[in-house]
Parts: sequence; C-alpha cells; structure tokens
Amino acid sequence: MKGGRSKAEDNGNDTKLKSRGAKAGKRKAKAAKDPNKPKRPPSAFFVFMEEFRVQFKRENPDNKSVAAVGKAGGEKWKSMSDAEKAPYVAKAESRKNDYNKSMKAYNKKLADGENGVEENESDKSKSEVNDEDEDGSGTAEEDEDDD
DNA sequence: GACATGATTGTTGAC
DNA sequence: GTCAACAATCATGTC
Repeated sequence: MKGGRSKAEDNGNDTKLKSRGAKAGKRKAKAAKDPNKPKRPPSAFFVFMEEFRVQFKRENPDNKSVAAVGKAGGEKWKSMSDAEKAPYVAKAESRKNDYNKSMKAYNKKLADGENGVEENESDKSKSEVNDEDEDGSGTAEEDEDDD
C-alpha cells in the first residue's frame, strides 16, 4: 500500500502541499504542454468518492469544504471491507482499461507527430481516439482481450 | 475574472 | 524499489 505514503506525509504536509501546489501550478502549464494527453483514471477510492460526495452533500448540505469531504471519505474508505470496495475496484479497473486504450492512441499520435504529420494527424488522431472512445466504450474489454 | 487552495487515497510513471 | 505527481470536487480567497 503505497498510499500510506500520504499518511506518512500527513505529518510533513509540506511535501504534500508542495505536490498539490505544484500540481495546481503545473495544472495549466502541463495542460498546455499535453492537452491531448489522457487524464489518469480514477482509482477505486476516487470512484467511491464520486458517489460519496453526492451522499455527503445530501447529509451535509451546509458543508462547502471539499477538504471535509475528502477527510470523511477517507475515513469511511478505510472502514469499508474489501467486499464493499469490490464494486469500486471493478469500476476503477474498467476505467483503467479505457485509459490504457487512450494512452495507446495518444502514444501513436505522438509517434505520428514526430514523423512529421503533426497537424494533419492531430485532427485525424482525434477522430481515431473519438472513434475508439465511442466504440471502445462497450468493447474496451473485448478489444483488450482480442489484443 | 481567473487561478490557487484545502483533504483524501490509489495508481501511474519516472528514475 | 521508491518516490513524486496527479486524478475529482467546489466554495472561497487572493491577485
């Protein structure tokens, strides 16, 4: 469980703050650098958080702090059993498969771009990615399996 | 008006 | 193998 690192750094918030600060700071820079790069897939915890946030908001409509939601979500996540986490893990894996496909298309696009067909392929690749995205939604696993 | 920050865990990518 | 960065969220504060 590498996530424990976060806990270790909980004491040294500096590192985490730096990370987040860097993330926030790089957010734009990085986005400008690789706007087409697929975003990282949510982990099981984040998939869980998507639902937890909604529930948390309903139970705590006055709470406007995302930090509080994160804290509560983290505590609940730790209190959950593997069986309870299972559906979220499954969803996360599904997202991961999709991410892998997107990364393949992204890497391919990069290779094409280096070959000297950046602009043209850029648009084309987009279509490809889109096509894969739409088509791949249902056949993602099959495609992976097929491969 | 636009961007950074606050907390959480997991996963990925890089070294 | 280890560590840093990043993924979502959104009201609020700062510039």
